[in-house]
Amino acid sequence: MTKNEIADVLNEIGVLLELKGENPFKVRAYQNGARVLEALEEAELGRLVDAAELNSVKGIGEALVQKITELHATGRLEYFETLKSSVAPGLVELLQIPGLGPKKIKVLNDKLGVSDIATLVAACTDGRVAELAGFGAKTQAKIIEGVKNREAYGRRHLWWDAAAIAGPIVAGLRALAQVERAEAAGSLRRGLETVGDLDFIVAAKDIAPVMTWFTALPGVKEVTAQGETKASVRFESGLQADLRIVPAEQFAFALHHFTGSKDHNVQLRQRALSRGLSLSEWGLVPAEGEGTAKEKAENPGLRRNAETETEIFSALGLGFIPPELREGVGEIEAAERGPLPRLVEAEDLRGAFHNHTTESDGRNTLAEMTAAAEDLGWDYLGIADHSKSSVQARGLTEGRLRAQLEEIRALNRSGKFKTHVFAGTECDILPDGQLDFDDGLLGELDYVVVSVHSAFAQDEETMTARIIRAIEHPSATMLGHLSGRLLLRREPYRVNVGKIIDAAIAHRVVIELNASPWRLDLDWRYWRLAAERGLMCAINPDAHETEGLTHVRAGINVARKGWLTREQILNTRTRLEVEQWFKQRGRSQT
DNA sequence: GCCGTTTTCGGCCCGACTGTTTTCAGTCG
Repeated sequence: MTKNEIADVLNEIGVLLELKGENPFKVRAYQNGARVLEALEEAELGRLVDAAELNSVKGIGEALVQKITELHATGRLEYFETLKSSVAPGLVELLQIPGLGPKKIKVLNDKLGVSDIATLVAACTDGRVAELAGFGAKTQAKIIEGVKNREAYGRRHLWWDAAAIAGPIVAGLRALAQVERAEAAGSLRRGLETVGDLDFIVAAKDIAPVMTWFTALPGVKEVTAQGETKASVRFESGLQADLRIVPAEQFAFALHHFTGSKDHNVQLRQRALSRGLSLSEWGLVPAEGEGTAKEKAENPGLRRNAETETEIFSALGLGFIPPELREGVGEIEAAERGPLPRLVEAEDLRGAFHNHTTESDGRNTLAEMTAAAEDLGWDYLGIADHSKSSVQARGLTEGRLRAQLEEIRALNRSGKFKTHVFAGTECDILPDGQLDFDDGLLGELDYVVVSVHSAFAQDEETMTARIIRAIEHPSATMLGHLSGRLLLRREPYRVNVGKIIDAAIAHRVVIELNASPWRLDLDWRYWRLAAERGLMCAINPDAHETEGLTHVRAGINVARKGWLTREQILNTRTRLEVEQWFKQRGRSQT
């Protein structure tokens, strides 16, 4: 079994244990183990298992070593099978319903024999749920509503879409007279590829008008919670948004807390405790003594003041950790060892390579795309339209590609734009790994992006060998959207990412970080280790219209999540440096 | 189940809000 498959099993064990009412810390130990595993490299897992050194990994103890080893070797785990058969399979799904957690589900199962959504709905309709101790009419009604809307409520949203909704809300909050500071927090601020709900943190003295403004936002379907410091609303789309209002002196703490991630917070609080301090959304206070953290935070004599998150980290002996890195995967240890790398920033980009025009399936012409790139201040723009096998995308034939090449050269000579246009192609990797154009034509181009657009159903071995063959082609400059995933819509195809990365490094082929908000592929979780081993990245918007060029913003987010620096990204380099990079792969430059 | 310059047992991050209660358990983040 691969590490991700093993991690899935560990996560599933955690869910099942939760439903059985097991010790929550045991549940967390399994979830933690799964996350630690995901952060390892595939080969590293194999080495640790073979050398019997798994227990040296923090978070993996004796019991998990045994289970991971068994799964790695046999693909099966007796403990898991037994556990699974002891829990009704339909119960897992009930966890998605808002208001239902493991404890309530256990009561429903024990007292009413509820075993899945259907029996749950029946029990609610009969009014049996409302009669249970600890339940009531409101809970019953909420369950019915939750079942009805579970698809909309449970759905995640693309970062890009969530950011478009959050932006005006932050601006609106800041414009209120009572508001001193306002920020979006949560996974949106961390730049995660998909976002579950929106979090807004506000510093304000007068709370009521801010609450009123927020709960009356256009599109609000219901107010799901409203208290002294917090309000939650649900939009028509199913998206939920939370607002937290705090005094100005607690703003930095609240912003940090609600930015998360949960794992990051847990680790940072543990670090605080080891220094005799207690960290919460209210402040940083001595762990010793009477009273809750909140009470202590309200005492100026006890509270450490922090205007900014930088001061919070500093009080714990750490440099600033950018929100994108706060996933609890080693950022605190790295910040402890010394300054973190300077992550790539949007301003570092000087262009991008994978973009389309009306010649294939784009919606803007070469001149329009170039003008848009010039407006963005880019030094260069790469055009890589589809190749002939991508018929559905009006892929270019050899003749049309040669004509486009001439058009691009002519445009550059004309001096009409300050932005230089590189002539490339997004050349299909055919099912057997051959490229869609012959070597002669490919050699005339500035660069070649190779991508898979067909035969997605191939098995892992075939797909991996197919892509590696394309990488080995002397004309290949970079690999497009490695996994083929479409976020929330299509799973990646089966492919051994580790082997592809190895081949790309060996042949000095760039792997693209496709910045389309639907792709963000190759996934940020691979980049830190891959780039450390020498893999070069290109952040490419895969733009099909002028507006699409701005998608590089989403790519920057996930590049930062992958710990990437400017030096590891080809399109931060000057035009001259890029030309040199292209030439080393044997293509001519006219 | 994991972990240890308070260590091999007894902790494990911490608080807001709701609904059901009349002091709190469960859920959520």
